[in-house]
Amino acid sequence: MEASVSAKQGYHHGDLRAALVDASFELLAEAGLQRFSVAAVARRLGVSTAAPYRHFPDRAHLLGAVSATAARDLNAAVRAAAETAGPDPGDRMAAAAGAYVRYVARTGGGFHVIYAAELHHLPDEARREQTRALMTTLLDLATATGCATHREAVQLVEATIAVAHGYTSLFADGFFARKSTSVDSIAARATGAARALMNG
Amino acid sequence: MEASVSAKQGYHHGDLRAALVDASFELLAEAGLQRFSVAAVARRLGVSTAAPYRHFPDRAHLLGAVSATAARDLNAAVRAAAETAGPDPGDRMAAAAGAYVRYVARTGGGFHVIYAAELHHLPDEARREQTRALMTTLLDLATATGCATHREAVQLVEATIAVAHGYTSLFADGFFARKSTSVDSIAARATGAARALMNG
DNA sequence: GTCTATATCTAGATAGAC
DNA sequence: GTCTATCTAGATATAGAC
Repeated sequence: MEASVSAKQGYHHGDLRAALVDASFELLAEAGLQRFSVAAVARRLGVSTAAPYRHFPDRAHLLGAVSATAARDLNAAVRAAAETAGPDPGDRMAAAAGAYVRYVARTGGGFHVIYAAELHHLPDEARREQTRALMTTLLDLATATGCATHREAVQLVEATIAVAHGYTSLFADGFFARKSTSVDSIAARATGAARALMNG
Repeated sequence: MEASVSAKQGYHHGDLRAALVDASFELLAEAGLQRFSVAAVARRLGVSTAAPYRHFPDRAHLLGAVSATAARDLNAAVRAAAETAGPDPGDRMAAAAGAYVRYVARTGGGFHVIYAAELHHLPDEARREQTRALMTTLLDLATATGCATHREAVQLVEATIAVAHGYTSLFADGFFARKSTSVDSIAARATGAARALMNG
């Protein structure tokens, strides 16, 4: 976060690589993938446009690193929410949906932008691994709610992710009117929807 | 659709404006908003890069026209699905969710790309009107299912759009594995989820 | 490890010919 | 209504100095 120090020139970063990932995430949230550029990230950090290429071979690998970091953070947020929710499996699963929404909203939509992007052509090991880890987390939560079969658990997870993802998309895209659209209110709706999906 | 005639040069279109909208939609579906460009659309139609500017003042207005057309088509698809579903309000609402998914999938994700974009800064009258019309369609369907209050109907619509939008996002982003992921299968899951939301 | 400078490319948009 | 030609701007990525 000391990345935002107003460095003009000749500044020496302690950890430019990490700063690039953070700043990229911010820029994605503010400007979207369309207006994201390596050069803009460099400017934001007060370094030359060449500097990022000392840490990432190209733009795609930088975005890949951002994506992996975001997926790891999201996974952690979901796990923490489930833990906080207590022992009831239904509460835990519903809380996971709320945490998903809350995390993405808190990051200003950066996460959503990343995953809406065509990042699937990258040799992005870290990202795929983190996505799998998130899936495992959710599958465990779903199974605990009493799904009879594995297939049933998978479909509950898919539906829950879909609804959480949908709420965050609509929120990020400005679908909801200004009033009655605090992050908490959207998260609460996602939680309620997740519960309905379990009962349905 | 005759836009894809392999015209090299000096070709005279009957309706370049409409062809531009169609080709833009295709390009968005294939390449995403990030790689969309007016120049690329022109190349696709075999016209000069200057030609589109005879029909649209700038890139944003072209995208706006695409967006409005897509919203109108989606609205029509939803209405048709509800009609086909028969008289039961629950069937009609669930069918709407399925139609949403099916339309977006059929267009290769072009619709999703458009709405995921930051198109909200445009003076896009047509698009806003079409979005409102879709909302009206869905509110009517929701009210018919027996929502006690207007607020309740609004929240049911929001949840249904969220889950449909979520499924299409995940589908477009390649979340689902190759197997068991025909469009119809995803649409069926959205339909089922919509029904669960009504009951929850 | 970062900078300056630069080569290369592509896009958006406009002017004027036909 | 479309084309050719062009201007401007900004991005990716590299080379070589410090």
